[in-house]
Amino acid sequence: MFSVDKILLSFTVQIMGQNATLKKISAQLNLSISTVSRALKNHPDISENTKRKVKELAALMEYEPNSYAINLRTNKSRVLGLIVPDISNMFNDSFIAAAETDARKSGYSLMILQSANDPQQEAENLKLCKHYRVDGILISQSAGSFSTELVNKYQEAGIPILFFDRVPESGNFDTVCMADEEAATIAAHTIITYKKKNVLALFGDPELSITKKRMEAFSRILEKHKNIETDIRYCINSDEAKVHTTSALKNTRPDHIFCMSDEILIGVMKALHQTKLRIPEDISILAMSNGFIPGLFKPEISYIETSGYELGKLAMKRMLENMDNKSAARAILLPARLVEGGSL
Amino acid sequence: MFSVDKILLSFTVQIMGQNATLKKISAQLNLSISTVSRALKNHPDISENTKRKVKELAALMEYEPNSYAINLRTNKSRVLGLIVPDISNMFNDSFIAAAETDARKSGYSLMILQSANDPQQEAENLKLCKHYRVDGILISQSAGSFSTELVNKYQEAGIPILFFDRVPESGNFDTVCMADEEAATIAAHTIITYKKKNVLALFGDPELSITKKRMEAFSRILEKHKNIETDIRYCINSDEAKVHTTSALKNTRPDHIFCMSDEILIGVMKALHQTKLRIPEDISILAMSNGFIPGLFKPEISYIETSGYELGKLAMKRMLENMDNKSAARAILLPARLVEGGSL
DNA sequence: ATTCTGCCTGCAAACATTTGCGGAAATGTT
DNA sequence: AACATTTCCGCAAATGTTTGCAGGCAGAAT
Repeated sequence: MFSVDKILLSFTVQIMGQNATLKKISAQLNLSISTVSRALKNHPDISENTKRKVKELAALMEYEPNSYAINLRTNKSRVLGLIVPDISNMFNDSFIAAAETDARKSGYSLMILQSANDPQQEAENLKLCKHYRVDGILISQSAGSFSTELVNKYQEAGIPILFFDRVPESGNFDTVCMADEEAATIAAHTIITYKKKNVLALFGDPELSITKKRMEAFSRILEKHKNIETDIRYCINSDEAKVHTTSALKNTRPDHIFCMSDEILIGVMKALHQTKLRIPEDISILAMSNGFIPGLFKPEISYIETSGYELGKLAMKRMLENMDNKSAARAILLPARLVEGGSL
Repeated sequence: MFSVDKILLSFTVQIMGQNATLKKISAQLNLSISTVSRALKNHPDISENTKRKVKELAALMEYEPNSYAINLRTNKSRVLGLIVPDISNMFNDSFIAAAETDARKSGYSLMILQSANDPQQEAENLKLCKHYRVDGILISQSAGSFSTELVNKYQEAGIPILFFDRVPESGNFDTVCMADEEAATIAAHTIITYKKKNVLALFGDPELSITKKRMEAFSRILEKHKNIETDIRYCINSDEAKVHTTSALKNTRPDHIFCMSDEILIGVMKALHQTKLRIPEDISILAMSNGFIPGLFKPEISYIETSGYELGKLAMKRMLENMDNKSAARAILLPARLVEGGSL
């Protein structure tokens, strides 16, 4: 009789195709939906015998709970939204990689949205997150972002939101980012230590708080040293950095170039490649980076480490904590350190 | 009376907090849920007057349809799963960036999962996609993947699945990848054209079909030229490429190095940086790449273009087509071309 | 024989939405 | 005035799951 059962079952299973539900299982076994549900959840009310039968059939039918239904009931999705200006960026991609790895360990998945450095699209992305009803949002702002009001509203609505890397300048938000002041301070002191006299300092988009923080800390130190000439310029991309470098090399003839980011470093190196200048004999370089790009050059470029990977881990840890019990907003900093290549 | 209404409304809205539903709207207006639903959808059965009232209140309450409920009803989520061995990879991140951009244009979002080059985790990721009930899956296989059976099952269950870049060697699947044979053939012919005599050719993980395809086409051409010495080696990462290069430079003294990927190119360049060899005078280089890494060196490295960005666009286009009306499995190739830097 | 346990199971509501069907009221037609 | 038509709206079922409550039934205790 048992074998007949099995044959019948497998037959019916084939008929039913791929989408097992509690209802279908219950129909097969002449049980109610609730009993099947409880059986699968090892509820003490259900006899061992029933549990066994239910579980067997469920396995046979490859039953999988319908997440849509569960989401609807629980009002949760176990999905986190991740908003970045751009995915294909040395920093962001390692951040995402780390975040995804740690999210999955806690049973969360990542929904990724790019803002293309467009404030409009950033706002749309936030709305998309709301629409998908994600359980939390990690966001790195675009330059010119105006979405802090939206963020405020969503936070009040109970969606945990965490800013990383590119964080708002003001407001009571949870943030995780590099210790920008510290990093810039280290950079400035390094330049002083190496007795540089004529520094070209290239920073990123001046609208970003990350740029402001780094620039202010950097120049605060160097201003005190009157014997050091400092030329600060802003470049919103690699090409601008290259142009600025080329023009500076013609005019002020710096003996050192500081690059706030990988992107800028790349532009600088492309400009230097068009000259005969030797590093570090004729000109020295210091960057802020996760270390990947600096390692490609000869000599390897010295850099202040800003690890997207580490930041990703830190941010996800904080986010997951916040999901459980929401604590007060906090600004977390990832300490910086100097990694010496051969460019100083 | 109207203003009183409004005041009452705004008061109640505040009470109700952030989660407007059809039911709550209908309660406010003494209408049925169905009427409200239809009003918001401009159903002709509903009077203009009612529609106006409903829409006003919905806007006021910031009503947003509950996607969980809609997913449950429609059995769709407008989310696509994207499985890659690793996100932080020059190729994959530009692929993802392009795919995300084009997906959003069609109203889809991307759920990203990393397999960490672990077949086990790749299988888990597929199951996760099933669990989340994504509308489609884009996947780049890990080395040693065993999940084609799973893919088969899911496809039969009606989930469109598309392989990209790292595709299975056999089976009736939808694939989008580089024209690997063509690219490798171009590489081989280029080497012949430049009259190289002693070639070190470095390939990636020999378990991957992408490696096999490239290697076979490459050596098929070069085998015909008896006067060209070809040393083929496999390296699963940058460091191995560096080691192989260093050892080859000591022994066989190649006059050319071919690199199957960016990762390998990086290892090669690190090895070369430790020598006095000049490019291209002492040794020439040819790589396969999207062009970003080759552009960082001096001279810029010549490469056969493999654009993650283009591939992402192509793959998403194919996937979206497939969502509408499933056509027969097809293998799509992205044509290759040589981009000359100064390393030949 | 009756009541009391404890064990097992099912009913029904809830989550939010969509939609076929039917019904009431208002308007138009003869 | 009787009937047909149009306009507007609500009921209820369906999607799949979870869970408080209640009920049936067995055996045990009185």
